[in-house]
Order: sequence, then structure tokens, then C-alpha cells
Amino acid sequence: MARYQVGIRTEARILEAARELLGELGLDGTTLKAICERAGVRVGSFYNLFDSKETVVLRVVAEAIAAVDPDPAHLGTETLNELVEAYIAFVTRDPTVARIYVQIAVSGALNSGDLHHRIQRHHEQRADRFRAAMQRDDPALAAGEATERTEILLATLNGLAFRAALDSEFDFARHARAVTG
Amino acid sequence: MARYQVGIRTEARILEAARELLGELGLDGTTLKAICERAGVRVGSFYNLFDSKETVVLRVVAEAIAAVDPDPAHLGTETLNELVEAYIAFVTRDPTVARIYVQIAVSGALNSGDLHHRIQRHHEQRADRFRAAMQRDDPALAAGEATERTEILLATLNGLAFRAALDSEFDFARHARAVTG
DNA sequence: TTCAATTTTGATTGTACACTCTAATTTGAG
DNA sequence: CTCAAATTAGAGTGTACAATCAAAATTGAA
Repeated sequence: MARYQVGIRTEARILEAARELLGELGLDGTTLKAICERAGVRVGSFYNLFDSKETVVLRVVAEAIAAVDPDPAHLGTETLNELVEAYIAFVTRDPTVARIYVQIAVSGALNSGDLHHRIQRHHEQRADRFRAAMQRDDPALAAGEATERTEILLATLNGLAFRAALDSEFDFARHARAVTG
Repeated sequence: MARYQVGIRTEARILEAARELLGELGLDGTTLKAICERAGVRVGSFYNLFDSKETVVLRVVAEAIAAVDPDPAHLGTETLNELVEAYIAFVTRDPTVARIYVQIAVSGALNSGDLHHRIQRHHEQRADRFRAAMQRDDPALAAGEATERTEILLATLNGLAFRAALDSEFDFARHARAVTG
């Protein structure tokens, strides 16, 4: 190990370049060449720091999701409303990254089993947090009913996000808040 | 014009091959080469009949959607329930094609403006039919309220379809019918 | 200061892809 | 049967892509 400072900075530049390109050009426009050019790095250096292009893209998406997490420490104190607001923040702050998440999820569904499982697990974890928050809000709510409501709520939010991806005029936040309460 | 029979049959073979491959391998796996091999046709013949690969893929998707249309003649007599059932039929009959529709919609959103507009128009037309059916079911329903409910209903159906694309075990039909009431 | 480990370079590989073009062949209407 | 139009063949074009590799340069701990 024993990373050198210069390498750490290069890694950060590559991630920043990828983040910018994904936002500006989307997944297809974010080629290895484009990332390296913007980061001011040769291709060989890229592969010294990352295993693949996929690695970088997934890190950018994961960081965008983590950036809006209302409970990064997993203390289990978040409310349903906070979770919905986090979802809204993710979609409205960086709509392109949100779209890329959907794109990866859908195209990866058939191929590359590993990616598929990671996305499925991510969805399940999010569903668990929604369900737990829902039951904290209303302790009388039965577990099965909470699971069911969570499934529908998340589907609606995902569907609205999809709608927002197609139409930039669409007021995602307003509709998302409407379904919550 | 004046098509020859052999050409018409070849066209049908190409469409069938594309349909099969899209179902088996998804969008990425459905290459021009693969389509031509399965259809027993040389690449040159393909381009004599179709402008591009995109043309074929879009025709397959459009035909899959049209196949479940409860009111192909647009008589305006369909019920909300029929529309939901048509949606369910589309997703459950050929899940891969449904996923490809999402894939095209999401990836095309940034690029190729034409495709983007076509998909947006398709969504709007569907929303109109849902809203009209909703008001036929309940004539007392205000227009604004119907628009709002349609937006939410379609979002939920799309989100559930997305969920089904990620998890083949997911019972899409049951959840879809649950939200309709 | 030394020097092993890390980082950078840049030329290169290999591949997969959609699409084109011309000439030969086949079709079917009159 | 004729022949123009439709269809087919198949080699070829061009391009964009992710990834590899060996050698040179640099870093920074001891």
C-alpha cells in the first residue's frame, strides 16, 4: 500500500472528471478517453488507479446517493419524510446521475450478474429503511401492511423519477411530496 | 413500390429474429450480425429493407405495445381497468421487451432528440387515455384531479414495472391490481 | 541520500460495431 | 418471354471503444 499523495490527487481528479462528464454527456458520452482528457491523465495512469471504467462510474453514483443520506451512520432515527426528501434531493440535485442509475439498473438487469445483485440489494436495503421509518411513524402499523405500502411508495417515487428523466419540466418534488402525505 | 413476396417474407424473418434476440439477449446482445445470422440474411439485404438497426428495434417494441391495446381503433370506450390490464399484459408477457422500452427511454433521453420526443409523446398519449377512462368511470371527477391521479397511477405502474425488471420473482400483476383498487 | 514502491507515460492491441457499395441474381407484371 | 425493378450477396469501410504493457519518471520513508 503506502499511497503517494500525487496518486491520491490523481484519483480525485479522475473521479471529478467522471462526475462532470456523466452530468454533461450521460453514460454513453462518458468514455475512457474523455475522462482521461478532462482529468489530464494518460490511459495507463487511469488503469493504475482503477480496475475498469465501470468502477469509476459506480463510485460516482454511489457517492451521489450517499451525499443525500439523512442517516449516514445508520442510527435508525430517520423519519419517512426525511427519506422521501433525500430521494427528492438525489433526483433534483443531479438529474443526470439519477437517470444513469436507472440506466445501469435496467441494462445491467440481463447481463453482469454481479451488478444486478448489487442493485437489487441496494433496493432491498432502501426498502427496509423506508419500512422501518414507516413503522416508527406509526407503531400500530402491521409489518405486512408496512411492507406493502413501502413497495408501492417506492414504486411511485421511482416512476416519478423516471417521468422526470423524460421531461425536465416535470415537477418531481411536488408530486413526490403529494404521495407522501 | 411493388414489393416482391420474397422481400416481404425476408422482412418478416428479420423482425422475428430481432424479436427473439431482444427477448433472449436484451438490447446490447441484439447486434446487427446476430439479427442477420438468425434471419439467414446477409447484412446488405438487411439494409435494403430497413434504414437502421434502430428502426427494427423500435418496430418490435411498438408492435409489442400495440398487441395488448384494449382499443386499437381508438373508439374511446376502454375502461381504466382495461388499460391497467393492458399494461400488465405488456409487462408480464414479454418482460424483456418492457425492460428494453425503459432502457431506450432512459438512454435516449439525453441524446437523439427525435427519439426522446417520440417517447414523451407516447407517454402523453397514454396519460390522456388513462385520464379519459378515469373520467368516464367517474363523471363527477374534476379534470385537474383526474390529471393528478393519472400522473400518480402511471408513475406507480412504471415504478412497479421497473421493480419487476430488477427482480423476476416480483409479482407485478398483483401489485398493479392493488393500486387500482 | 538511498532505493524500493508507486505513479506516469504513450504506443499498442484487439475487438465489436453499424453501416456502405457494387455487382450478381431473382422476381413477377405486362 | 422480356426486362425493369426488387432483392441478395459479400467483401469492405470506418470508427470508437476498453484495456494492456514495458519502460521511464517520481515519490517519500528510513
